Amino acid sequence: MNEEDAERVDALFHALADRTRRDILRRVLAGEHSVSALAANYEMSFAAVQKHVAVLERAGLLTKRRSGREQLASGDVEAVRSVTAMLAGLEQIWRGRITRIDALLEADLSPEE
Amino acid sequence: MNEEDAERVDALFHALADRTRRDILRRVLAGEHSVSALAANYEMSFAAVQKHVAVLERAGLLTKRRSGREQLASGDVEAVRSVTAMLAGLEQIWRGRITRIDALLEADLSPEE
DNA sequence: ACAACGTACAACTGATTGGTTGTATGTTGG
DNA sequence: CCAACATACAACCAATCAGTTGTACGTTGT
Repeated sequence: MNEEDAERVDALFHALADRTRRDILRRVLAGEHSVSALAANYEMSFAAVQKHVAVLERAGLLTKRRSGREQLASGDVEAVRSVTAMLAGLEQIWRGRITRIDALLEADLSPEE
Repeated sequence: MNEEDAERVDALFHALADRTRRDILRRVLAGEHSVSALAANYEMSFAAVQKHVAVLERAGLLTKRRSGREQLASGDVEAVRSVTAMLAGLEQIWRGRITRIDALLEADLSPEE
């Protein structure tokens, strides 16, 4: 894993580590929403929501397209999948550990061959 | 999703949003390691690594057990899976969007029924 | 017994975060 | 044309973060 990849993964997990951003992501995965339409759902200021959208965008979890004076945000499911893939990698490492433990137990129970 | 759940998920993603912590998690998923054995792999101070381990522990991604003067850390794959499950939920929401779009296209192509 | 080891924790620092308000710029409807 | 709308961005603030050093305390091997 090189430096760039690590930074990208940092950004992905960081973006997901905030409940407001996760909620925004839910909405934009379900369909396009303008930034102000998203902002209407939260107590905080418009600017705060706009920043959250920007964090998600920098992480690649959503993209924006202009439509007149609105900016429509849309979730990118591929980015979500890349996170899932990374976690699957971790799980695979764990599986290797279990396999090693099983092998040890096996060797213990039948020490000769 | 209630407050507690949200906090737990916050902690999980936050813990994963640091490359040193992800590397530590990789190692402890592969097998038990003492905190100082882990610390030996990084340039930073022992205390810094100890803090990273504590963050992972608070998030539930690893557990420690004492063995003499050492503290052995072990990765918890169930916590990793809970993150995967949460991402699968997001992907499911996205799938619903596609289904809706398909339905619209369908209705468009065959407007009577 | 005691020096070295493994760990925990407090206090400090600089950087980053999540939030605010205010200002500027482009867009649209009447 | 112009008022209202949608967005962007800068400056600021309090809180948190990732790192440091220093101190304290239990454990172990000789």
